[in-house]
Amino acid sequence: MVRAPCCEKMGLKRGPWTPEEDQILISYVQKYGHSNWRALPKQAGLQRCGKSCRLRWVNYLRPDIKRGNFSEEEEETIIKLHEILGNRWSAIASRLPGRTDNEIKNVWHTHLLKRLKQNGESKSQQHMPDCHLNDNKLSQSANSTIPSLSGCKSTEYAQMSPQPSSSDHSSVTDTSATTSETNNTGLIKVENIDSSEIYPVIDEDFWSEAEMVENSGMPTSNFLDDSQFPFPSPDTMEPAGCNGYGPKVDDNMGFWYNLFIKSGGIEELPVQYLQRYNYLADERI
DNA sequence: AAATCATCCAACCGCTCGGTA
DNA sequence: CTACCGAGCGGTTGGATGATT
Repeated sequence: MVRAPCCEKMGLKRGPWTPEEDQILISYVQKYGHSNWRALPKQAGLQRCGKSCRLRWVNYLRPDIKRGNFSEEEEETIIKLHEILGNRWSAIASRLPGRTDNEIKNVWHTHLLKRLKQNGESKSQQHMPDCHLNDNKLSQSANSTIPSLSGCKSTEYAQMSPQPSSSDHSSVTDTSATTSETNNTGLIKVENIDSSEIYPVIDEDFWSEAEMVENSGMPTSNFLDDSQFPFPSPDTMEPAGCNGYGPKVDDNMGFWYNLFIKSGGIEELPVQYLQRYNYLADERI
């Protein structure tokens, strides 16, 4: 399908915005709103395309924009969310009030990535391709796969002992072979899991979401008390964007998305959830 | 002081998706 | 069902600025 250009480039200004243009745009949006970006510049008397106006408004002129440097807390949040969401900047931005996707993207590339590398902390990058839960682009492409967090295939699910031992995690079976750590709450460090040791052959009928919570060893209150988390409750989680780029809650994977958020990211994911995730992931391949 | 290099970030580009005629 | 439009997304670019030589 041949698409018309997003804007008529002839005669339209590009490049940095002047204070006068900013003022015109602000006044117009405050007065009439921005129901139609394409028509807006003409109606407002701006020699810009609608796309440019929208970008300027969303990334710079919006009244709720928080300017200035990112706090340590914000940076940590970005790092954590990036582990979970990958490069879905708008989804990350939706968790950081006052910050734009563009801003977060810039901070990530200019500061955080550098910092992680300096710390020898390439974890985020290593995880990146493996943790794009509900990545619509992936799920919609012909050769889409929901990546396995541990890299293990469904055929590799091995029997898991009720209390996984942390003593034998160093065995290497394949490229996905990793090590793991557990704590007394049933949470597991997903960083390096030897999948062949940890994942049992799953009887599909065994698992239901309720049973998973019950069997996870994780205090159920963690899933019920939203006040502990700076995120919406799973039941109210909405896609960040109408075009499907947001953390879409679809079939079972929405549950996993929310679970990852609630459990503090993949590093604190209960092993039972992880194996169930991988099981579902393989089902969708 | 001038030249060069590195960094930052606003803005642009191409693409996808939902809505609609 | 198809074609198209408009909005929004992530990736990339390029000018401005600061640091270094």
